[in-house]
Amino acid sequence: MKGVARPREFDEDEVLDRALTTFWEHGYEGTSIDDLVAATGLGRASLYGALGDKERIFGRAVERYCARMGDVLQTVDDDPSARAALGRLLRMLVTKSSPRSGPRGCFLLSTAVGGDAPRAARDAYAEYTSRLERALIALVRRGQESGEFTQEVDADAVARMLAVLLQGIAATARAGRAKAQLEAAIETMLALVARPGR
Amino acid sequence: MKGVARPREFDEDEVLDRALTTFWEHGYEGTSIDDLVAATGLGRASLYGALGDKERIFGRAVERYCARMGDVLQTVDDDPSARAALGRLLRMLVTKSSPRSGPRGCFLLSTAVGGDAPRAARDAYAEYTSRLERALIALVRRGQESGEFTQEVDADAVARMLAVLLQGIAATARAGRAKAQLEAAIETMLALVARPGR
DNA sequence: TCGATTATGGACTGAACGGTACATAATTGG
DNA sequence: CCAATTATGTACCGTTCAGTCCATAATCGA
Repeated sequence: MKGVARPREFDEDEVLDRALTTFWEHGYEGTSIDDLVAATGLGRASLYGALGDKERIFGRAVERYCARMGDVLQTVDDDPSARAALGRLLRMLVTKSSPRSGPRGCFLLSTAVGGDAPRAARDAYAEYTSRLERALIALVRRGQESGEFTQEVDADAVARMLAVLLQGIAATARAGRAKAQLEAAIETMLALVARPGR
Repeated sequence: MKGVARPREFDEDEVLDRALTTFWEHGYEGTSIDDLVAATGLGRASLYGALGDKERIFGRAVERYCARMGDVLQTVDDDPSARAALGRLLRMLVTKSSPRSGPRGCFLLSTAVGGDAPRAARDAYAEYTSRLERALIALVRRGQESGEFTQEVDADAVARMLAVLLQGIAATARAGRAKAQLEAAIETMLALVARPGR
């Protein structure tokens, strides 16, 4: 009864990745539909047909980025040592912020901090930072209880300060700061909150 | 011999302030000439005649912002106590990042980290962060020599880490974080690098 | 009061924008 | 091989963009 449709000539996830990269590099307003057409290789009509209008494409790209970053926070609880877990989390975020190729920094930060991005960007950024902060709070509490971290300052305060530092990492990475300097910053911070021999 | 021209009906600095606020709130691409016309109250022709095209207006706004921020870094050397000076600098930057009214965060960070801003923005941001970093390095060195700061970590590394944290302050302020939480973050950091009783 | 000069307001221009319409191509069940 | 359905490419639409033009207004020396 029902006919069979012509199949798509592209992989949706791949297209979404290219769209994400383009939005990440040039921002929401700095990316035109023609830019997306050029980056994905699709035709205009196919782009609209498959992913919707510009704001919807952007929302899908946000979702995809969030899915990527969600995996990072998952690995925190694996390590029995809170210090090692914190170090691993911080180093992983630095590595993600300054890849060998591709846009630097944090997509959500860059779009939310910049000009007029759709609400989806700010909402996703707020939720991401909230999750990051909660993970850090749990981690620092664990480190204080185990004696790995200095107990002279409030655990939650230290965790929130770490969350702020990580926003700075993403921002400076975006601005082109060398990866080595970002690493130095987090190692210095680690030395301050969790001195090995104490 | 020479005739006398019709006088301007506006104050150039005031117009520049309004333009700066508009760019700060909506970004470079998110601000149209009509937005600037509405914000300044000037006519199109007057705007172009007095300040030049969009990129030039933006450049002037950047200059004006830099002039404002330059004053902040000047006050660092006044205080004989390095700890007090650092505390004052950090608190001042937090206050500037979360004003009672007007755009939040750092204008240069927001434009440089976001999408496609003119090169003037990125250059000014790079110079600003460089100046901030040098001021922090001098300050932390002074604090270590006087014994006010912990000497267990390298002074320059601590200073650079502080610079990164301040970028995070500006970014999270922009994202709407309450001023009290930003203050808590820097007080926590101060407690870590410069414990009063040590 | 006239003339030289600059400021102002409004209309205008060509280009780029986001989004759509439509004809055509590709697919498989019948 | 036809019908039904979706994908694709192209041309197109109305809007907004940055920037310009031009007629007019305002100023003060001569």
